[in-house]
Amino acid sequence: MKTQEKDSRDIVPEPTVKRLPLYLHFLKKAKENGVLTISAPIIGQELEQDPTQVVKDLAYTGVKGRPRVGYNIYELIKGIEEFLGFNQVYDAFLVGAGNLGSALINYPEFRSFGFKIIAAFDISDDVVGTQRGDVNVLHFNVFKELASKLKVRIGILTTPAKVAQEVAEQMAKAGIRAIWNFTPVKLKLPEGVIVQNTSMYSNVAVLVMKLNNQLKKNKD
Amino acid sequence: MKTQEKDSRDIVPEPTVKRLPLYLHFLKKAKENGVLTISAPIIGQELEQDPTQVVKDLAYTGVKGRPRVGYNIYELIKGIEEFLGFNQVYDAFLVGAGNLGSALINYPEFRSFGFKIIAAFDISDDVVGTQRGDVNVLHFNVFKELASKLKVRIGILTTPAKVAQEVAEQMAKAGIRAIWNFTPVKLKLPEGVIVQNTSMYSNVAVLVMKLNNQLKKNKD
DNA sequence: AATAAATAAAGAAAAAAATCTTTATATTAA
DNA sequence: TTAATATAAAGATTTTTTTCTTTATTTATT
Repeated sequence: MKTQEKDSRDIVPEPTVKRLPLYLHFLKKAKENGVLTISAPIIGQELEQDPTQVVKDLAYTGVKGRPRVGYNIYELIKGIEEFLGFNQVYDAFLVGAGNLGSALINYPEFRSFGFKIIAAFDISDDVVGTQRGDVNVLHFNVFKELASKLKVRIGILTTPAKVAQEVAEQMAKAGIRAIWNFTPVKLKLPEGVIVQNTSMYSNVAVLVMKLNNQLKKNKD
Repeated sequence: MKTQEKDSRDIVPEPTVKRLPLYLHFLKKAKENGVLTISAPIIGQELEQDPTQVVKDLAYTGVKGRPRVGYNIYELIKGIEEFLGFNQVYDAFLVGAGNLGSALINYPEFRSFGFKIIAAFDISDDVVGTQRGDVNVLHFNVFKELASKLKVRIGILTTPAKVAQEVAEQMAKAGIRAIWNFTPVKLKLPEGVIVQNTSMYSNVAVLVMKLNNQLKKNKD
């Protein structure tokens, strides 16, 4: 089970990919404060990561640091951004313009993270035709046409769970190659369609579990 | 580095805790469809998990299955919910009633996941005094008073990154023991305060990286 | 009643990731 | 110029997690 896609280009550990944006955020903040060079131990200290872990993660980007000096912060930021593919920007369509969808549309920072939401879709008359910032909410029945015309490759799924599978299939048919899935549904799609799940519930579970454990611990 | 809190009660792997809510969602759906018993291989097949992995995860809850029959679906749902602590419900305060905050307030399903948002806080005159569903948006300057009076232990942080650290400190001072942090900021808080980070950006990074890899792969 | 088949449960092995250790290099200061 | 020091880089070890294997139990079938 579990197809892990062992490819020469896919050898970078997922935990590393997840940590790099955190470094990036911290580095940008440091740059704003006038920092010119920064060492792995400092980054590790600030973000509570093992310094050797930081070194290993940064090594994947190909950026070289210098002993006793650290990394040039400009090079490092540029290196991480290029490595993660954040220098080019994909257009994305979002389906499900409820609260969560609206929240994501209003994350303008996504543009610096490799993609930009250029339109939203829904089926409810209440929201179709409205705007979220400068993003229009269109009816889902024009999704396919627009997606193929504009060659959109990323879809964001923020619909109710009940229609998630159906919508995802439509997305795939319309040429969407990567779906960011915010529903708790395990999507079944043709091979080749990338699905990235962001389950609020998994995070809740970890939080509640930890809290329970701690409160129990304090009791005795 | 990395304090993993080795405690007799904390030996359940985090990946397991994250998978259990996914099983739970699937099981509830199956129950609605009239399923009475279900086997680990079936769950695994549906959710694309290794069947032995499913067995191991479910074993943590203490629920027993029977060979050739599987698990009683009622017992299993109840067992997972109790194990994750979803049977009792914590009150939670949310700070930052923007789009993302509003989206979370409108997730009524959270109640079946162990907590309930009972009030939201902000500092902007535009939102203070308004409502989100049946949740009032109050001014943050009454947070501390209310949190201690109502003994609220969970805080949800959906503010802009710039004020995240400051707000989190105030939360901790008000007696909040667990913070669900949606900002990209690495919070620095007194020991004992649990922080659960949900970084949109990490997920974006994984998605964009996979898409890049695949598009590259298809080119040659 | 006996046998076959399916599957939960427990244990072993493998894989992945994090951590630790060592080495090499560059910078600063004497 | 040399020595001391900080740190990047590479390698080894440990830990964690997943996957594989075996065993035992239970139900269905003959």
